[in-house]
Amino acid sequence: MQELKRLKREDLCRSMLERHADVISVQKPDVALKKLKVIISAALKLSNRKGFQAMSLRDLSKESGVSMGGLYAYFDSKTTLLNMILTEVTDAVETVLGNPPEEVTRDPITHLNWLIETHIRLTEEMQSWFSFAFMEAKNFPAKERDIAIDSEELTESYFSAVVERARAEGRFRAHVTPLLPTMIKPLLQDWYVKRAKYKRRGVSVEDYIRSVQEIVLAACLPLDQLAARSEGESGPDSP
Amino acid sequence: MQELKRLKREDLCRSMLERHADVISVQKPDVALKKLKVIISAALKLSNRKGFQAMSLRDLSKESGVSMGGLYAYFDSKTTLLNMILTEVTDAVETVLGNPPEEVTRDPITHLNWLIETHIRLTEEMQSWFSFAFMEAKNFPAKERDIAIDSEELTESYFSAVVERARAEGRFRAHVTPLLPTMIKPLLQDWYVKRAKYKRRGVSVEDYIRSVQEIVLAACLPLDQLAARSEGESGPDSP
DNA sequence: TCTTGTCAAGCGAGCGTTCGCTCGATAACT
DNA sequence: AGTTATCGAGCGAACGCTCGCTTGACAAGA
Repeated sequence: MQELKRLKREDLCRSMLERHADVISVQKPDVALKKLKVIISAALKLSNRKGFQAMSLRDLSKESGVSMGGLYAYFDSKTTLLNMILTEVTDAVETVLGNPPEEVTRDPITHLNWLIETHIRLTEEMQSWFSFAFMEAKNFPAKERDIAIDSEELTESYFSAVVERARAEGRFRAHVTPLLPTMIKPLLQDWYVKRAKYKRRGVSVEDYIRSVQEIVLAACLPLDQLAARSEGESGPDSP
Repeated sequence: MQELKRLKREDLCRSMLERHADVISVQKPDVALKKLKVIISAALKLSNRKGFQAMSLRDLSKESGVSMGGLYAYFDSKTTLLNMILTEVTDAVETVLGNPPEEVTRDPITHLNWLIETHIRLTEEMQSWFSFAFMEAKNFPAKERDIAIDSEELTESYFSAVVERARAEGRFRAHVTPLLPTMIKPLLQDWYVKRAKYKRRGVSVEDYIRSVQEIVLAACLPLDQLAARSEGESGPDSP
Protein backbone atom coordinates (compact mmCIF):
# COMPACT_ATOMS: atom_id res chain seq x y z
CA MET A 1 0.00 0.00 0.00
CA GLN A 2 3.00 2.32 -0.07
CA GLU A 3 2.02 3.69 -3.49
CA LEU A 4 -1.22 5.01 -2.05
CA LYS A 5 0.76 7.20 0.30
CA ARG A 6 1.99 9.18 -2.69
CA LEU A 7 -1.50 10.06 -3.80
CA LYS A 8 -2.20 12.89 -1.38
CA ARG A 9 -3.95 15.90 -2.82
CA GLU A 10 -0.75 17.93 -2.67
CA ASP A 11 1.16 15.49 -4.89
CA LEU A 12 -1.66 15.27 -7.39
CA CYS A 13 -1.84 19.05 -7.62
CA ARG A 14 1.92 19.26 -8.05
CA SER A 15 1.65 16.82 -10.92
CA MET A 16 -1.16 18.90 -12.45
CA LEU A 17 1.03 21.97 -12.19
CA GLU A 18 3.81 20.34 -14.19
CA ARG A 19 1.56 18.74 -16.73
CA HIS A 20 -0.35 21.93 -17.53
CA ALA A 21 2.42 24.49 -17.10
CA ASP A 22 1.52 25.90 -20.51
CA VAL A 23 -1.96 27.04 -19.51
CA ILE A 24 -1.19 28.00 -15.90
CA SER A 25 0.06 31.57 -15.87
CA VAL A 26 1.12 31.70 -12.23
CA GLN A 27 4.90 31.45 -12.05
CA LYS A 28 5.92 31.03 -8.41
CA PRO A 29 5.55 27.28 -7.73
CA ASP A 30 4.72 27.50 -4.01
CA VAL A 31 2.04 30.15 -4.58
CA ALA A 32 0.61 28.23 -7.52
CA LEU A 33 0.54 24.92 -5.64
CA LYS A 34 -1.15 26.38 -2.59
CA LYS A 35 -3.88 28.07 -4.59
CA LEU A 36 -4.36 25.18 -6.98
CA LYS A 37 -5.00 22.92 -4.02
CA VAL A 38 -7.71 25.28 -2.80
CA ILE A 39 -9.30 25.49 -6.25
CA ILE A 40 -9.25 21.74 -6.88
CA SER A 41 -10.61 20.94 -3.44
CA ALA A 42 -13.47 23.36 -4.00
CA ALA A 43 -14.10 21.98 -7.50
CA LEU A 44 -14.27 18.40 -6.23
CA LYS A 45 -16.52 19.37 -3.35
CA LEU A 46 -18.97 21.31 -5.50
CA SER A 47 -19.11 18.93 -8.42
CA ASN A 48 -19.56 15.95 -6.12
CA ARG A 49 -22.51 17.76 -4.61
CA LYS A 50 -24.28 18.76 -7.81
CA GLY A 51 -22.28 17.63 -10.80
CA PHE A 52 -19.58 19.26 -12.87
CA GLN A 53 -21.88 20.87 -15.39
CA ALA A 54 -24.12 22.32 -12.71
CA MET A 55 -21.15 23.80 -10.89
CA SER A 56 -20.83 27.35 -12.17
CA LEU A 57 -17.50 29.14 -12.09
CA ARG A 58 -19.15 31.70 -9.84
CA ASP A 59 -19.91 28.92 -7.37
CA LEU A 60 -16.32 27.78 -7.63
CA SER A 61 -15.08 31.32 -7.16
CA LYS A 62 -17.13 31.77 -4.02
CA GLU A 63 -16.27 28.37 -2.54
CA SER A 64 -12.54 28.69 -3.21
CA GLY A 65 -12.25 32.36 -2.34
CA VAL A 66 -10.51 33.00 -5.68
CA SER A 67 -12.02 35.57 -8.02
CA MET A 68 -13.38 34.74 -11.46
CA GLY A 69 -10.34 36.23 -13.12
CA GLY A 70 -8.04 34.52 -10.66
CA LEU A 71 -9.43 31.13 -11.61
CA TYR A 72 -8.46 31.68 -15.22
CA ALA A 73 -4.81 31.89 -14.20
CA TYR A 74 -5.05 28.15 -13.54
CA PHE A 75 -7.06 26.96 -16.54
CA ASP A 76 -8.12 28.49 -19.85
CA SER A 77 -11.60 26.99 -19.97
CA LYS A 78 -13.95 25.00 -17.78
CA THR A 79 -13.30 21.97 -19.97
CA THR A 80 -9.57 22.27 -19.31
CA LEU A 81 -10.30 22.14 -15.58
CA LEU A 82 -12.27 18.94 -16.22
CA ASN A 83 -9.40 17.57 -18.26
CA MET A 84 -6.82 18.37 -15.58
CA ILE A 85 -8.66 16.46 -12.88
CA LEU A 86 -9.61 13.60 -15.18
CA THR A 87 -6.04 13.08 -16.35
CA GLU A 88 -4.77 12.92 -12.79
CA VAL A 89 -7.29 10.23 -11.88
CA THR A 90 -6.68 8.02 -14.88
CA ASP A 91 -2.94 8.39 -14.41
CA ALA A 92 -3.26 7.30 -10.78
CA VAL A 93 -5.18 4.16 -11.80
CA GLU A 94 -2.56 3.22 -14.35
CA THR A 95 0.34 3.88 -11.98
CA VAL A 96 -1.09 1.98 -9.04
CA LEU A 97 -2.80 -1.00 -10.70
CA GLY A 98 -0.16 -1.33 -13.40
CA ASN A 99 2.72 -1.74 -10.97
CA PRO A 100 1.95 -4.58 -8.58
CA PRO A 101 4.71 -5.59 -6.14
CA GLU A 102 6.73 -8.45 -7.55
CA GLU A 103 5.74 -10.96 -4.87
CA VAL A 104 2.08 -10.50 -5.75
CA THR A 105 2.38 -11.43 -9.41
CA ARG A 106 3.86 -14.85 -8.77
CA ASP A 107 0.45 -16.36 -8.17
CA PRO A 108 -2.52 -15.28 -10.35
CA ILE A 109 -5.07 -15.79 -7.55
CA THR A 110 -3.01 -13.61 -5.23
CA HIS A 111 -2.69 -11.10 -8.03
CA LEU A 112 -6.45 -11.11 -8.58
CA ASN A 113 -7.10 -10.53 -4.89
CA TRP A 114 -4.50 -7.76 -4.88
CA LEU A 115 -6.14 -6.02 -7.85
CA ILE A 116 -9.52 -6.08 -6.11
CA GLU A 117 -8.15 -4.80 -2.81
CA THR A 118 -5.92 -2.16 -4.36
CA HIS A 119 -8.62 -0.82 -6.66
CA ILE A 120 -11.07 -0.41 -3.79
CA ARG A 121 -8.45 1.19 -1.53
CA LEU A 122 -7.41 3.54 -4.32
CA THR A 123 -10.97 4.68 -4.93
CA GLU A 124 -11.42 5.01 -1.18
CA GLU A 125 -8.35 7.23 -0.91
CA MET A 126 -9.43 9.34 -3.91
CA GLN A 127 -13.16 9.02 -3.53
CA SER A 128 -14.13 12.52 -4.62
CA TRP A 129 -11.79 12.31 -7.63
CA PHE A 130 -13.38 9.09 -8.85
CA SER A 131 -16.91 10.32 -8.37
CA PHE A 132 -15.92 13.38 -10.35
CA ALA A 133 -14.30 11.42 -13.13
CA PHE A 134 -16.75 8.60 -13.77
CA MET A 135 -20.18 9.37 -12.42
CA GLU A 136 -21.14 11.75 -15.15
CA ALA A 137 -18.58 10.81 -17.76
CA LYS A 138 -21.22 10.29 -20.41
CA ASN A 139 -22.15 13.95 -20.21
CA PHE A 140 -18.58 15.11 -20.81
CA PRO A 141 -17.37 16.59 -24.10
CA ALA A 142 -16.33 13.88 -26.57
CA LYS A 143 -12.61 13.99 -25.90
CA GLU A 144 -12.95 13.86 -22.12
CA ARG A 145 -15.57 11.13 -22.35
CA ASP A 146 -13.13 9.03 -24.34
CA ILE A 147 -10.44 9.51 -21.68
CA ALA A 148 -12.84 8.18 -19.04
CA ILE A 149 -13.88 5.22 -21.22
CA ASP A 150 -10.30 4.32 -22.07
CA SER A 151 -9.39 4.36 -18.40
CA GLU A 152 -12.26 1.98 -17.67
CA GLU A 153 -11.17 -0.39 -20.38
CA LEU A 154 -7.60 -0.29 -19.12
CA THR A 155 -8.78 -1.30 -15.67
CA GLU A 156 -10.80 -4.13 -17.13
CA SER A 157 -7.77 -5.31 -19.09
CA TYR A 158 -5.80 -5.79 -15.87
CA PHE A 159 -8.53 -8.12 -14.66
CA SER A 160 -8.85 -9.88 -18.02
CA ALA A 161 -5.13 -10.58 -18.10
CA VAL A 162 -4.93 -12.08 -14.65
CA VAL A 163 -8.10 -14.13 -15.15
CA GLU A 164 -6.80 -15.40 -18.45
CA ARG A 165 -3.51 -16.36 -16.86
CA ALA A 166 -5.21 -18.21 -14.02
CA ARG A 167 -7.33 -20.09 -16.55
CA ALA A 168 -4.31 -20.96 -18.65
CA GLU A 169 -2.48 -22.27 -15.61
CA GLY A 170 -5.44 -24.45 -14.70
CA ARG A 171 -6.18 -22.61 -11.50
CA PHE A 172 -9.88 -22.14 -12.25
CA ARG A 173 -12.72 -24.60 -12.45
CA ALA A 174 -13.80 -25.99 -15.82
CA HIS A 175 -16.63 -23.56 -16.52
CA VAL A 176 -16.17 -19.87 -15.72
CA THR A 177 -18.38 -17.26 -17.37
CA PRO A 178 -16.40 -15.30 -19.97
CA LEU A 179 -18.03 -12.12 -18.65
CA LEU A 180 -16.33 -12.45 -15.27
CA PRO A 181 -13.57 -9.83 -15.85
CA THR A 182 -16.18 -7.37 -17.13
CA MET A 183 -18.46 -7.92 -14.17
CA ILE A 184 -15.81 -7.33 -11.55
CA LYS A 185 -15.74 -3.67 -12.51
CA PRO A 186 -19.30 -2.75 -11.45
CA LEU A 187 -18.69 -4.47 -8.13
CA LEU A 188 -15.64 -2.30 -7.54
CA GLN A 189 -17.34 0.86 -8.76
CA ASP A 190 -20.26 0.50 -6.41
CA TRP A 191 -17.95 1.37 -3.53
CA TYR A 192 -17.47 4.97 -4.61
CA VAL A 193 -20.69 5.40 -6.58
CA LYS A 194 -22.90 4.50 -3.60
CA ARG A 195 -20.42 5.48 -0.95
CA ALA A 196 -23.07 7.27 1.14
CA LYS A 197 -25.17 4.11 1.35
CA TYR A 198 -22.31 1.95 2.62
CA LYS A 199 -21.26 4.57 5.13
CA ARG A 200 -24.81 4.84 6.44
CA ARG A 201 -24.95 1.06 6.90
CA GLY A 202 -21.59 0.92 8.65
CA VAL A 203 -19.88 -1.23 6.00
CA SER A 204 -16.09 -0.82 6.28
CA VAL A 205 -13.62 -0.89 3.40
CA GLU A 206 -12.32 -4.19 4.72
CA ASP A 207 -15.81 -5.72 4.79
CA TYR A 208 -16.36 -4.57 1.24
CA ILE A 209 -13.04 -5.80 -0.10
CA ARG A 210 -13.53 -9.21 1.50
CA SER A 211 -17.04 -9.46 0.12
CA VAL A 212 -16.02 -8.71 -3.46
CA GLN A 213 -13.13 -11.14 -3.22
CA GLU A 214 -15.46 -13.87 -1.93
CA ILE A 215 -17.96 -13.36 -4.72
CA VAL A 216 -15.32 -13.29 -7.44
CA LEU A 217 -13.43 -16.31 -6.17
CA ALA A 218 -16.65 -18.25 -5.66
CA ALA A 219 -17.34 -17.72 -9.35
CA CYS A 220 -14.07 -19.14 -10.59
CA LEU A 221 -12.09 -21.25 -8.10
CA PRO A 222 -12.35 -25.05 -8.22
CA LEU A 223 -15.05 -26.30 -5.85
CA ASP A 224 -12.65 -28.25 -3.64
CA GLN A 225 -10.61 -25.13 -3.03
CA LEU A 226 -13.77 -23.23 -2.13
CA ALA A 227 -14.57 -25.93 0.39
CA ALA A 228 -11.08 -25.71 1.88
CA ARG A 229 -11.34 -21.92 2.12
CA SER A 230 -14.66 -21.92 3.91
CA GLU A 231 -13.36 -24.36 6.51
CA GLY A 232 -10.26 -22.36 7.41
CA GLU A 233 -11.97 -18.95 7.40
CA SER A 234 -9.52 -16.06 6.84
CA GLY A 235 -6.92 -18.45 5.50
CA PRO A 236 -3.95 -17.33 3.36
CA ASP A 237 -4.30 -16.41 -0.28
CA SER A 238 -1.75 -18.82 -1.68
CA PRO A 239 -2.15 -22.57 -1.43
CA MET B 1 -42.76 -12.10 -19.36
CA GLN B 2 -46.33 -11.06 -20.13
CA GLU B 3 -46.08 -8.02 -17.83
CA LEU B 4 -43.30 -6.61 -19.97
CA LYS B 5 -45.68 -6.46 -22.89
CA ARG B 6 -47.71 -3.85 -21.07
CA LEU B 7 -44.75 -1.53 -20.78
CA LYS B 8 -44.79 -0.10 -24.29
CA ARG B 9 -44.16 3.62 -24.54
CA GLU B 10 -47.80 4.24 -25.39
CA ASP B 11 -49.04 2.66 -22.16
CA LEU B 12 -46.50 4.51 -20.07
CA CYS B 13 -47.51 7.81 -21.62
CA ARG B 14 -51.17 7.05 -21.04
CA SER B 15 -50.36 6.43 -17.42
CA MET B 16 -48.46 9.72 -17.25
CA LEU B 17 -51.46 11.49 -18.70
CA GLU B 18 -53.74 10.21 -15.96
CA ARG B 19 -51.28 10.75 -13.16
CA HIS B 20 -50.54 14.35 -14.08
CA ALA B 21 -53.92 15.43 -15.44
CA ASP B 22 -53.74 18.47 -13.14
CA VAL B 23 -50.72 20.02 -14.86
CA ILE B 24 -51.50 18.89 -18.43
CA SER B 25 -53.80 21.45 -20.00
CA VAL B 26 -54.59 19.59 -23.21
CA GLN B 27 -58.09 18.14 -22.95
CA LYS B 28 -58.61 15.75 -25.83
CA PRO B 29 -57.07 12.44 -24.73
CA ASP B 30 -56.08 11.17 -28.17
CA VAL B 31 -54.41 14.44 -29.15
CA ALA B 32 -52.67 14.65 -25.78
CA LEU B 33 -51.44 11.05 -25.89
CA LYS B 34 -50.06 11.37 -29.39
CA LYS B 35 -48.14 14.55 -28.64
CA LEU B 36 -46.97 13.40 -25.22
CA LYS B 37 -45.44 10.33 -26.84
CA VAL B 38 -43.51 12.54 -29.24
CA ILE B 39 -42.32 14.82 -26.43
CA ILE B 40 -41.26 11.98 -24.12
CA SER B 41 -39.48 10.14 -26.91
CA ALA B 42 -37.55 13.27 -27.77
CA ALA B 43 -36.77 13.95 -24.10
CA LEU B 44 -35.43 10.44 -23.58
CA LYS B 45 -33.39 10.60 -26.76
CA LEU B 46 -31.80 13.94 -25.97
CA SER B 47 -31.14 13.38 -22.30
CA ASN B 48 -29.63 9.98 -22.98
CA ARG B 49 -27.30 11.68 -25.40
CA LYS B 50 -26.14 14.53 -23.20
CA GLY B 51 -27.90 14.38 -19.87
CA PHE B 52 -31.11 15.85 -18.58
CA GLN B 53 -29.61 19.09 -17.30
CA ALA B 54 -27.74 19.74 -20.51
CA MET B 55 -30.88 19.18 -22.57
CA SER B 56 -32.38 22.63 -23.06
CA LEU B 57 -36.08 23.06 -23.69
CA ARG B 58 -35.18 24.64 -27.03
CA ASP B 59 -33.39 21.40 -27.96
CA LEU B 60 -36.47 19.50 -26.87
CA SER B 61 -38.72 21.82 -28.83
CA LYS B 62 -36.70 21.37 -32.00
CA GLU B 63 -36.35 17.59 -31.63
CA SER B 64 -40.03 17.03 -30.86
CA GLY B 65 -41.36 19.59 -33.31
CA VAL B 66 -43.44 21.15 -30.53
CA SER B 67 -42.98 24.85 -29.77
CA MET B 68 -41.67 26.18 -26.49
CA GLY B 69 -45.13 27.27 -25.41
CA GLY B 70 -46.60 24.02 -26.62
CA LEU B 71 -44.34 22.04 -24.33
CA TYR B 72 -45.71 23.89 -21.32
CA ALA B 73 -49.17 22.47 -22.03
CA TYR B 74 -47.71 19.13 -20.91
CA PHE B 75 -45.65 20.16 -17.88
CA ASP B 76 -45.36 23.28 -15.75
CA SER B 77 -41.59 23.11 -15.23
CA LYS B 78 -38.60 21.17 -16.43
CA THR B 79 -38.44 19.47 -13.03
CA THR B 80 -42.02 18.28 -13.45
CA LEU B 81 -41.01 16.65 -16.73
CA LEU B 82 -38.21 14.89 -14.86
CA ASN B 83 -40.66 13.85 -12.18
CA MET B 84 -43.15 12.48 -14.70
CA ILE B 85 -40.62 10.20 -16.34
CA LEU B 86 -39.00 9.19 -13.07
CA THR B 87 -42.33 8.23 -11.50
CA GLU B 88 -43.20 6.05 -14.47
CA VAL B 89 -39.91 4.16 -14.22
CA THR B 90 -40.05 3.53 -10.49
CA ASP B 91 -43.67 2.49 -10.81
CA ALA B 92 -42.76 -0.01 -13.51
CA VAL B 93 -40.06 -1.56 -11.31
CA GLU B 94 -42.46 -1.93 -8.42
CA THR B 95 -45.24 -3.36 -10.58
CA VAL B 96 -43.08 -5.89 -12.39
CA LEU B 97 -40.67 -7.07 -9.68
CA GLY B 98 -43.28 -6.87 -6.92
CA ASN B 99 -45.70 -9.23 -8.67
CA PRO B 100 -43.92 -12.47 -9.50
CA PRO B 101 -46.06 -15.28 -10.97
CA GLU B 102 -47.22 -17.61 -8.25
CA GLU B 103 -45.31 -20.64 -9.51
CA VAL B 104 -42.03 -18.75 -9.24
CA THR B 105 -42.32 -17.90 -5.56
CA ARG B 106 -42.64 -21.49 -4.40
CA ASP B 107 -38.88 -21.97 -4.50
CA PRO B 108 -36.56 -19.15 -3.30
CA ILE B 109 -33.77 -20.11 -5.73
CA THR B 110 -36.21 -20.01 -8.63
CA HIS B 111 -37.51 -16.71 -7.31
CA LEU B 112 -33.97 -15.31 -7.12
CA ASN B 113 -33.24 -16.35 -10.69
CA TRP B 114 -36.55 -14.87 -11.78
CA LEU B 115 -35.75 -11.53 -10.11
CA ILE B 116 -32.41 -11.36 -11.88
CA GLU B 117 -33.83 -12.26 -15.27
CA THR B 118 -36.86 -10.03 -14.98
CA HIS B 119 -34.90 -7.02 -13.78
CA ILE B 120 -32.48 -7.27 -16.69
CA ARG B 121 -35.26 -7.81 -19.22
CA LEU B 122 -37.19 -4.88 -17.78
CA THR B 123 -34.21 -2.55 -18.06
CA GLU B 124 -33.59 -3.89 -21.56
CA GLU B 125 -37.16 -3.12 -22.59
CA MET B 126 -37.04 0.35 -21.01
CA GLN B 127 -33.36 1.05 -21.48
CA SER B 128 -33.59 4.75 -22.25
CA TRP B 129 -35.97 5.27 -19.34
CA PHE B 130 -33.59 3.66 -16.87
CA SER B 131 -30.57 5.54 -18.15
CA PHE B 132 -32.59 8.69 -17.77
CA ALA B 133 -33.74 7.89 -14.27
CA PHE B 134 -30.62 6.58 -12.59
CA MET B 135 -27.48 7.64 -14.42
CA GLU B 136 -27.51 11.19 -13.19
CA ALA B 137 -29.83 10.84 -10.24
CA LYS B 138 -27.37 12.43 -7.89
CA ASN B 139 -27.59 15.68 -9.83
CA PHE B 140 -31.37 15.81 -9.54
CA PRO B 141 -33.21 18.21 -7.22
CA ALA B 142 -33.55 16.80 -3.70
CA LYS B 143 -37.07 15.45 -4.06
CA GLU B 144 -36.43 13.66 -7.34
CA ARG B 145 -33.13 12.31 -6.08
CA ASP B 146 -34.96 10.77 -3.15
CA ILE B 147 -37.44 9.10 -5.50
CA ALA B 148 -34.56 7.49 -7.39
CA ILE B 149 -32.84 6.38 -4.19
CA ASP B 150 -36.04 4.94 -2.74
CA SER B 151 -36.61 2.98 -5.91
CA GLU B 152 -33.12 1.53 -5.67
CA GLU B 153 -33.65 0.52 -2.07
CA LEU B 154 -36.98 -1.06 -2.97
CA THR B 155 -35.29 -3.17 -5.64
CA GLU B 156 -32.62 -4.22 -3.19
CA SER B 157 -35.29 -5.18 -0.66
CA TYR B 158 -36.76 -7.69 -3.13
CA PHE B 159 -33.38 -9.37 -3.31
CA SER B 160 -32.80 -9.15 0.44
CA ALA B 161 -36.12 -10.82 1.13
CA VAL B 162 -35.59 -13.75 -1.19
CA VAL B 163 -31.99 -14.25 -0.06
CA GLU B 164 -33.10 -14.15 3.57
CA ARG B 165 -35.81 -16.69 2.85
CA ALA B 166 -33.41 -19.04 1.10
CA ARG B 167 -31.02 -18.75 4.02
CA ALA B 168 -33.80 -19.42 6.53
CA GLU B 169 -34.90 -22.49 4.61
CA GLY B 170 -31.34 -23.82 4.61
CA ARG B 171 -30.98 -23.59 0.85
CA PHE B 172 -27.65 -21.71 1.02
CA ARG B 173 -24.22 -22.81 2.10
CA ALA B 174 -23.04 -22.04 5.66
CA HIS B 175 -21.15 -18.84 4.91
CA VAL B 176 -22.64 -16.29 2.52
CA THR B 177 -21.46 -12.68 2.58
CA PRO B 178 -24.15 -10.44 4.11
CA LEU B 179 -23.46 -7.91 1.34
CA LEU B 180 -24.73 -10.30 -1.37
CA PRO B 181 -28.16 -8.68 -1.86
CA THR B 182 -26.55 -5.25 -2.08
CA MET B 183 -23.98 -6.40 -4.61
CA ILE B 184 -26.48 -7.95 -6.99
CA LYS B 185 -27.73 -4.47 -7.87
CA PRO B 186 -24.54 -3.11 -9.49
CA LEU B 187 -24.34 -6.29 -11.58
CA LEU B 188 -27.86 -5.69 -12.87
CA GLN B 189 -27.30 -1.98 -13.42
CA ASP B 190 -24.24 -2.49 -15.54
CA TRP B 191 -26.47 -3.81 -18.29
CA TYR B 192 -28.10 -0.47 -18.98
CA VAL B 193 -25.33 1.80 -17.70
CA LYS B 194 -22.72 0.33 -20.06
CA ARG B 195 -25.15 -0.85 -22.67
CA ALA B 196 -23.03 0.47 -25.53
CA LYS B 197 -20.06 -1.61 -24.43
CA TYR B 198 -22.01 -4.87 -24.32
CA LYS B 199 -23.60 -4.16 -27.67
CA ARG B 200 -20.21 -3.49 -29.23
CA ARG B 201 -18.90 -6.79 -27.88
CA GLY B 202 -21.89 -8.76 -29.09
CA VAL B 203 -23.10 -9.82 -25.64
CA SER B 204 -26.78 -10.75 -25.77
CA VAL B 205 -29.33 -10.24 -23.00
CA GLU B 206 -29.45 -13.98 -22.53
CA ASP B 207 -25.68 -14.22 -22.13
CA TYR B 208 -25.78 -11.46 -19.59
CA ILE B 209 -28.66 -12.88 -17.58
CA ARG B 210 -27.04 -16.29 -17.42
CA SER B 211 -23.75 -14.79 -16.37
CA VAL B 212 -25.22 -12.80 -13.49
CA GLN B 213 -27.20 -15.82 -12.34
CA GLU B 214 -24.07 -17.97 -12.38
CA ILE B 215 -22.06 -15.49 -10.34
CA VAL B 216 -24.81 -14.95 -7.79
CA LEU B 217 -25.59 -18.63 -7.34
CA ALA B 218 -21.89 -19.50 -7.12
CA ALA B 219 -21.69 -17.13 -4.20
CA CYS B 220 -24.46 -18.72 -2.17
CA LEU B 221 -25.50 -22.24 -3.24
CA PRO B 222 -24.11 -25.26 -1.36
CA LEU B 223 -21.00 -26.58 -3.08
CA ASP B 224 -22.51 -29.96 -3.93
CA GLN B 225 -25.35 -28.27 -5.77
CA LEU B 226 -22.86 -26.16 -7.70
CA ALA B 227 -21.08 -29.35 -8.70
CA ALA B 228 -24.35 -30.92 -9.84
CA ARG B 229 -25.24 -27.82 -11.85
CA SER B 230 -21.95 -27.65 -13.70
CA GLU B 231 -22.26 -31.30 -14.73
CA GLY B 232 -25.75 -31.01 -16.18
CA GLU B 233 -25.21 -27.65 -17.91
CA SER B 234 -28.45 -25.74 -18.50
CA GLY B 235 -30.26 -27.92 -15.99
CA PRO B 236 -33.61 -26.95 -14.42
CA ASP B 237 -33.83 -24.31 -11.68
CA SER B 238 -35.63 -26.42 -9.13
CA PRO B 239 -34.10 -29.50 -7.57
C1' DT C 1 16.79 54.45 5.12
C1' DC C 2 13.55 56.01 2.30
C1' DT C 3 11.58 56.64 -2.33
C1' DT C 4 10.35 54.94 -6.47
C1' DG C 5 9.71 51.64 -10.46
C1' DT C 6 8.38 47.12 -11.84
C1' DC C 7 5.61 43.30 -12.57
C1' DA C 8 3.48 38.89 -11.23
C1' DA C 9 -0.91 37.99 -9.12
C1' DG C 10 -5.51 38.86 -8.25
C1' DC C 11 -9.82 41.23 -8.72
C1' DG C 12 -14.88 41.78 -10.21
C1' DA C 13 -17.96 44.43 -13.29
C1' DG C 14 -19.43 43.51 -17.61
C1' DC C 15 -19.51 41.14 -22.35
C1' DG C 16 -22.30 38.19 -25.50
C1' DT C 17 -24.95 34.20 -25.15
C1' DT C 18 -28.25 30.93 -23.60
C1' DC C 19 -31.16 29.39 -20.03
C1' DG C 20 -36.22 28.26 -18.13
C1' DC C 21 -40.35 30.20 -18.67
C1' DT C 22 -44.50 33.52 -20.13
C1' DC C 23 -48.08 35.44 -22.81
C1' DG C 24 -50.65 37.75 -26.40
C1' DA C 25 -51.64 36.50 -31.10
C1' DT C 26 -53.04 33.02 -34.23
C1' DA C 27 -54.80 28.60 -36.04
C1' DA C 28 -57.77 24.73 -35.93
C1' DC C 29 -61.37 22.45 -34.62
C1' DT C 30 -66.58 21.85 -33.26
C1' DA D 1 -68.82 31.87 -32.86
C1' DG D 2 -66.59 29.99 -29.35
C1' DT D 3 -63.51 26.92 -27.47
C1' DT D 4 -59.18 24.53 -27.54
C1' DA D 5 -54.56 24.02 -28.98
C1' DT D 6 -50.36 25.93 -30.71
C1' DC D 7 -47.07 29.22 -31.62
C1' DG D 8 -42.60 31.93 -31.05
C1' DA D 9 -40.85 36.55 -29.73
C1' DG D 10 -39.44 38.17 -25.57
C1' DC D 11 -38.41 38.38 -20.31
C1' DG D 12 -35.03 38.40 -16.43
C1' DA D 13 -31.48 35.56 -14.65
C1' DA D 14 -27.42 33.10 -14.97
C1' DC D 15 -23.91 31.18 -17.82
C1' DG D 16 -18.58 30.95 -19.39
C1' DC D 17 -15.26 34.04 -20.12
C1' DT D 18 -12.53 38.75 -20.62
C1' DC D 19 -10.09 42.74 -19.49
C1' DG D 20 -8.79 47.17 -17.45
C1' DC D 21 -7.50 48.03 -13.00
C1' DT D 22 -5.51 47.41 -8.10
C1' DT D 23 -2.40 45.32 -5.01
C1' DG D 24 1.88 44.05 -2.72
C1' DA D 25 6.53 42.29 -2.60
C1' DC D 26 10.99 43.43 -3.96
C1' DA D 27 15.11 45.75 -5.91
C1' DA D 28 17.54 49.77 -7.74
C1' DG D 29 18.76 54.67 -7.06
C1' DA D 30 19.24 58.58 -4.05
